[in-house]
Amino acid sequence: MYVNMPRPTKQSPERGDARTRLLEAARDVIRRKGFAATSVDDICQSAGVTKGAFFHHFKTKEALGVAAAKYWAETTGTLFASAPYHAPDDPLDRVLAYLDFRKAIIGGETYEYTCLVGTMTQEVHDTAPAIRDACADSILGHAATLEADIEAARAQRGVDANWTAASLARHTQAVLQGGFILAKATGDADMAREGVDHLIRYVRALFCLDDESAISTTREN
Amino acid sequence: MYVNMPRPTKQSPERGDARTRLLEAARDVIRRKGFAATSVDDICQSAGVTKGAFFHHFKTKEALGVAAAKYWAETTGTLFASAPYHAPDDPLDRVLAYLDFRKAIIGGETYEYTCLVGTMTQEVHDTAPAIRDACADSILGHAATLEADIEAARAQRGVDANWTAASLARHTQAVLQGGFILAKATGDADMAREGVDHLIRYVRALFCLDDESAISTTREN
DNA sequence: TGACATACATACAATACGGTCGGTATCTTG
DNA sequence: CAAGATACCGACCGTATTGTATGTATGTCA
Repeated sequence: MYVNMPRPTKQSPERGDARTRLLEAARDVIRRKGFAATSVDDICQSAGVTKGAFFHHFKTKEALGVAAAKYWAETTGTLFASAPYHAPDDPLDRVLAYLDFRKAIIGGETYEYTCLVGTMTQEVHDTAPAIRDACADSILGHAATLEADIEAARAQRGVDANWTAASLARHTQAVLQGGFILAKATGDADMAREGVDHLIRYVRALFCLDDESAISTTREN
Repeated sequence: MYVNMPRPTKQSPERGDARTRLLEAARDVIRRKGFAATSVDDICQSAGVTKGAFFHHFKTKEALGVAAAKYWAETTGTLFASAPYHAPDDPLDRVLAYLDFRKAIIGGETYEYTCLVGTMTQEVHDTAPAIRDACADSILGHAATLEADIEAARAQRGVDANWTAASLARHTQAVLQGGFILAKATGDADMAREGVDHLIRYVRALFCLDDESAISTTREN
């Protein structure tokens, strides 16, 4: 298959069609089976290319892992940058809208909503530093995009906190990652959504919004 | 090595010395390298036994994974059952003492404090249902040991909650699992402890203990 | 159009891996 | 002590896996 597919014109030398297909295949297959259990052949077959193409674009399997983590950071970065949760004027509303958005995009098959870099981190943190660092950049880089809104909300509301915006931002990612593990363990996406609900309740409590009934009744997706 | 070690008397047929050594080796090696990247030879070498012993005690590598998850559930079960956090008379104090305990035992090398079954779940959830189910039993079984105290605290304090004790108990595990991922990504155990601090603050808020300064200043380990 | 770089495909090499098998030592039981 | 069961050893087998070497088609550019 794919034998006589028209090859796209290569204007950008570093972004061939096969390369992107390999990265997207890696993203999905690794989220299903994990990094180590995913063979190069698996990825090639899923991408519809041969091993020659794979090793033309990536020097080693580990190099693919690094590239996949960076690709993940890029694509999710643009997804979240263009998401609607930045609209509210109130910074706290933006933070809560972010959490609603995160909850809303949880659904479908496990491999569709879980986090590639969280999965890879667990596996390679002690054996493949290059992949681990790329994963850490992705997770912490995304967390950093929340800091400004959190800090602005804290300043605006005059909350005298003994936590930092950076720490709370990281905590949101930890809750999501932990929720994904419970969802994988049970096969139930609600396990991940449940954690976001607790997180929303926590953030509201931190900012002294005591209306608990607003959660999981008014917000639907 | 280990060639002339005295073999223990086999009173319990199902608990030979090699079997236990294999399970403990698997526990530590898998926490370092992950399940798929850990070879049977790796485990045998770490345990100081041969492959013959391995396949005598475990039919397949997957069977070892299931046994390792059950062994993890057993050993951590007795650890937590005999831990001092059950002492307080007040159920909420027991819950908070549990969280302090969880925070206190985070430290040392990553493979020493992270969760075996959380790690394995991420990898095999879609490919090895038997392992996944054993991991789910371990995580949810441990969460269930918290439910009674949480529910007792809720009833005693008259908290009109729109969350369930089971859900909050699961959330504690999700926060821990997520913290482990951040700790692995950064190599910093504080990332995991930080999440527990947020969780403690959340639980205190749920039960209307508004003294935030108590955290991370009065509690040391 | 010719020369070259890029983008693949295919076959193959080296080895790592899970699992098997025959054998031996030790324990249990009568 | 006899005899079977259990525990363990270590060589071996077939396959899967990563990576390489070579060939070929296509685009680029002077």
